[in-house]
Amino acid sequence: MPPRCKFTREEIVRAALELTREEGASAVTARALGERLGASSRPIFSLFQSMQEVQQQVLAAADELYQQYIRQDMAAGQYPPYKASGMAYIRFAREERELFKLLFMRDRQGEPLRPGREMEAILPVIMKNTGLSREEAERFHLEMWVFVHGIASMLATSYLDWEMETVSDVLTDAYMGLKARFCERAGQ
Amino acid sequence: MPPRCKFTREEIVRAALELTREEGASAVTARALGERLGASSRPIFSLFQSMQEVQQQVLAAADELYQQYIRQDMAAGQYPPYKASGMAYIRFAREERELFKLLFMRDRQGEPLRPGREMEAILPVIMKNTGLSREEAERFHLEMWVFVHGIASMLATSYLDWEMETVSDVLTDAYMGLKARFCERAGQ
DNA sequence: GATATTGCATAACGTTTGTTTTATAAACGG
DNA sequence: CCGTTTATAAAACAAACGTTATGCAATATC
Repeated sequence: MPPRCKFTREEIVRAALELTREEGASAVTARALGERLGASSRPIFSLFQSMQEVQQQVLAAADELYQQYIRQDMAAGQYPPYKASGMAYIRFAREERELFKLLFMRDRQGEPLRPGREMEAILPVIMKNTGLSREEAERFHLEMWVFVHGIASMLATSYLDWEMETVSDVLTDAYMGLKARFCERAGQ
Repeated sequence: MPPRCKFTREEIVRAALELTREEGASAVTARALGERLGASSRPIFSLFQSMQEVQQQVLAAADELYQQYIRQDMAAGQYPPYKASGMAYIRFAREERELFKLLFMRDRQGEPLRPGREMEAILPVIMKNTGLSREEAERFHLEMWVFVHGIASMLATSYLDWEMETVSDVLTDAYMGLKARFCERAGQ
């Protein structure tokens, strides 16, 4: 029988994820990945059809890590739930620049426009906090999301360099400002 | 003496710029560029030290095109000057996705944080419009800039699909909301 | 028209990419 | 302990990359 498998799919994906974190997605070549595993590139192709399949798994693993950020900041209770989700998105961008670029700055041309995964879960919270209708709350969330993504992507590319405390203040500005604007419009 | 030069540096840069616009920066290889010029890759290297030098010129040309967007929207008078500069940035992202990515979504790690080229020119306008102090206006502009960049980068990556009219409305929301927030804080 | 000059095409260099082939070494059944 | 099986390492493969050496050919000058 064979010598025991040196690696599992999970180990290879983990190594590829680390390589991505440290040097970016473009650094994950078959040779570099093999080298990091202390092996040739051959074992990769016994467990995966192609490097593209590895990249897909890296994407999934990066998303899983992002979900951890969300869960963690939601559970911490440092901020109210809606703000916490935005702060987690930004913290992920700050601390995992390459993974953020991979997940949220890649070109989505061709992919269907997803309505923002947690939209459904978070809409009631916004409606409660602001008193807006479902439709208005949806637009409010979209505008807040744009703002949050702006900060996050600028941090990920070193376009900006803000501490999380500054981020928190700025997010409050945007939230309070937009909320007043939306409520005023809804009121009249 | 030699046969007349088939190409100038300008022609090559123009071809490289078009290639970038259509297929992205990574598509600009020496071979592809030569092919587009109806030639081999050799002439490129008689006029440029390396492909990297070509890329630098493409960057400069892209920036020049962006400046045209700014000048055009500022001169059109459809929006007040401050809004026009934001709208131009976003319109550039919509109409020249690849060039926008090249100019404004590349990693700036290592590069010094530029204070936003037109900051100096635009700050007095903001101070006049809002009555804020210089310091407050600077932060106001930064937050608006984050918002504008958020919209632009999401349009450039098809993360979002907004008409310019929607963009205009959303920008007004952000401006009015933030302005109220800042003025309120400055007032008390 | 001959000649000298020089930009360009051709072809190839050395790398690096993803992937595949080949031979080796290890594990297990007998 | 041997033979089969099989995952692995090493090397080779084809393609694509930036770049360069060589030689042709076109033009300006005489």
